Amino acid sequence: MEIRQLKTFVTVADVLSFTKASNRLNMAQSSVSAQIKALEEELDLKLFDRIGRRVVLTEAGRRLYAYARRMDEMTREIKSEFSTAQYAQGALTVRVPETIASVYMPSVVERFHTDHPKVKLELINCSDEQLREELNTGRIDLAFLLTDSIHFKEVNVVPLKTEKMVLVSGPSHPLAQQPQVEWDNLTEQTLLLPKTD
Amino acid sequence: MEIRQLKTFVTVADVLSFTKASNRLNMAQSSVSAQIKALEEELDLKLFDRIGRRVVLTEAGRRLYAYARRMDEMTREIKSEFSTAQYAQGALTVRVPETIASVYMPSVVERFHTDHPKVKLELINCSDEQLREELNTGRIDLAFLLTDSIHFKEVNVVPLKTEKMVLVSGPSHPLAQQPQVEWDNLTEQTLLLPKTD
DNA sequence: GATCTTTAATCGCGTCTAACGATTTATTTC
DNA sequence: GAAATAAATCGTTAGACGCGATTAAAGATC
Repeated sequence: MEIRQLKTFVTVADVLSFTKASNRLNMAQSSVSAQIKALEEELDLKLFDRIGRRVVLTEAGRRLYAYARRMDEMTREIKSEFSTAQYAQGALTVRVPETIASVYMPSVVERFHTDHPKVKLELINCSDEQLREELNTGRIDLAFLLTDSIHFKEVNVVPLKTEKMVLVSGPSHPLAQQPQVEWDNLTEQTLLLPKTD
Repeated sequence: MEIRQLKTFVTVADVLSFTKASNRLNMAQSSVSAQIKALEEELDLKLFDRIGRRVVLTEAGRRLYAYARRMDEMTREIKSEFSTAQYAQGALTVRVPETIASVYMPSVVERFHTDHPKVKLELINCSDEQLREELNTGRIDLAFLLTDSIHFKEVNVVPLKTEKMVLVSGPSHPLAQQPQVEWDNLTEQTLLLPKTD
């Protein structure tokens, strides 16, 4: 039995879904399954009833939940008492394009706040051009961006994810009738593209 | 931070020796070193002062010790509560009318068994008259029954569900032709009613 | 009632970790 | 100064862990 497993268990019990829990925990659904399975095997009992595709805590699961919560809270307590040099505090200024912000940031912010309650998060939108200078001058600490070309010399760059681009048109647009759209079809078209990404 | 590491830390703090702790934990001394090091790096502080070849808890180490002990004890508590030894065991004798048994009990029994695999379930049918005495004498632990009047003095009674009664007849029965049946229609009829409920 | 979606379980694979044994370094003891 | 003791470090290896792909089953949708 490890803390990691108990945290996973608590998350699943909270959202009552392996898949949602895996998203919240930033790992694959199969890993969540494996961890729960390991716990169930170690304790030799079922923690969840898998009823159809719904997941419900068993009586034993409910009892374990109380313990697991306490353990989880205690680790948080430890971390907040000891970690990052007596409390990380201050402010972190982050640049995020709105397209990313609306989709990904809510859960990130939530989690960051529980981990570092004393840190004030500043999220700002700004144009791509100012980005490099802003990072260099320290006006912002961190940036997320949607981009193709990544080469900044003074800045650490880590690719996090790849996103597909999709073509969207009104239903009456000529291209909407075609089963397939080629690059050549786009040359004459007016395209609306995100400005700051 | 994992439970394994905290247990190692507690052991080292108890015996104030990496080597002795490694023996007690049945692992190599180097592994103990590695775990303590991992903890120290994660929390970014020293847990022990290595004074010569003696080992002493730092102030931070003493504070962590209190937490780690609680965590360790909690895992023991979990294991002893869920371990088959102290787990609910024995037998539970339940009286269930067949009408209820056939409809509701399969899923109840299944779930009960997964939650309490060590408990033997005895389901028995018997007549209503014996019921009160059987409960009082402890021959049965629990009873489900379909009834209208609930007043037992020595027994806890909890209404679980209400069930509609429906009139059933063969297709050729005279009443089966009528769009609606009144109470008066029943006076002359032979009714088949469940005996023990 | 057939098809599409959603969701958890399972499998195979790659990687990272953690434990080990051997060795090194440092301190105490004689 | 030599021997003994104890913690740190290093290189290796087995196992754990996470991932992606696939499968199976239950709901949802048409």
